[in-house]
Amino acid sequence: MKTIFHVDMDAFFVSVEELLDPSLKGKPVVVGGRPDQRGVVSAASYAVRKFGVHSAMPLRTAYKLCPQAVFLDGHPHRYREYSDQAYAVLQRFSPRVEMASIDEAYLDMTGTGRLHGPPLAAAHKLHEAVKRETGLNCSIGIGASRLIAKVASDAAKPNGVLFVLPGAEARWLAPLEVRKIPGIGKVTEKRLHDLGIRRVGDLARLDEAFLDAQFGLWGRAMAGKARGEDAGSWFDGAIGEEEAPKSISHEHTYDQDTADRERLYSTLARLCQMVGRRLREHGLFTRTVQLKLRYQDFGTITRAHTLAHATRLDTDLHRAARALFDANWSGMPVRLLGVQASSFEARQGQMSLLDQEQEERWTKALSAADQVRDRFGESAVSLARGLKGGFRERVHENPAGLPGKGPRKK
DNA sequence: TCTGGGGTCCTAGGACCC
DNA sequence: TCTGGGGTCCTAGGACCC
Repeated sequence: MKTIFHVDMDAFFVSVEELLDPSLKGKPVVVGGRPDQRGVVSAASYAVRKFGVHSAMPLRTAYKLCPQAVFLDGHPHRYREYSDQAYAVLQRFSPRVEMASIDEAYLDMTGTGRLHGPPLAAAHKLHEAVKRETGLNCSIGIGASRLIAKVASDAAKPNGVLFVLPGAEARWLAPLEVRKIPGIGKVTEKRLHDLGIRRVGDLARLDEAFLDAQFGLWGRAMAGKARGEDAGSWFDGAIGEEEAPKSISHEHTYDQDTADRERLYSTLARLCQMVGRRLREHGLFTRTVQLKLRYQDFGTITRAHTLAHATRLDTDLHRAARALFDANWSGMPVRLLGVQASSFEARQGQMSLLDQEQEERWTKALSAADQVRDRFGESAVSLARGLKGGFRERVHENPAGLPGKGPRKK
């Protein structure tokens, strides 16, 4: 029987902001940007949640609900630092730690009893250590699977510890709303509600043939989850296994929709630079370049192109992205542009010796440019295309610079 | 309500090959 | 000509997560 901890920081971004500026404590605080900006709430303090504000809500909506709230752009680098500090604490409790995102982690605590005591005692020790060394509150869920640990940490919030005893999983889950099961989102919840299924217990009782007919394979997986099982789901698998990224992307939403071709080209160039840079940092070469276009009405298309040879050069990415854009842009005002790289290879595509030498020179030059950007800011170096009318935009775009809370690779 | 940015995984269809 | 079956690669879209 395994013992899994799920450690989840409470209102993480907001809590870090409170440490940086204690006068924020207890106030309604929203991290994510200014209320007149396009964007959504990244984190909401408990005080502002009372007004109905929650994460992923549009900032303008949050403002309407709570105009007196403090709206902050946030400090992504500081969040990273605090996350690293918390990670260092967790590592002392188990060598098998996995950051699932910037503010949550799984620990495999199986067999650590002699060192840390029984699960609840170990969790309290861990909870205290995190508080002492980072100043931050967290909640800890304990279970025999990742799934149970995850759902338990949510139930333990805020600032609590909850242990779901092995064998009691299904009974404990039964009264919870189906939405509490990770993987059941808005759409699946609606479909389940339409079928009269509201609680996890209702889901667990359904027969497999019915679930199969309604949801296919996903139906069986859901039924398994309803009984507290990870088996066969993406939740399954050892904790702490390093995984290489499968895609790298950057996108930008304009403050105001634009049909200015030069401006769009300039954004495209910058996005390709950012993607190329991260490819070089990871030592990866990409074969597939994808363009994302979102129009005024939120209608969104993606168009992909697979290259003959894997690359990590900005110029190659840009050529492909630009061709996709030219072939697919309707000419209507654009709300969002995005560039994604995927289908990674560890080596560059086959090419002649001469091309290879040239590629190496380019990569060196680009890596040097990456470093200059680090020291002097994003606008210090750029592709010729990016330069054209691009400065103003580069300086002022995305002032929050929030990285989001995507999965983190340790 | 007027909807970010960074990811993962899944499905489904078409091209192509044997 | 009236037609299968499997495998792989590629593309597009969508649900979901933080």
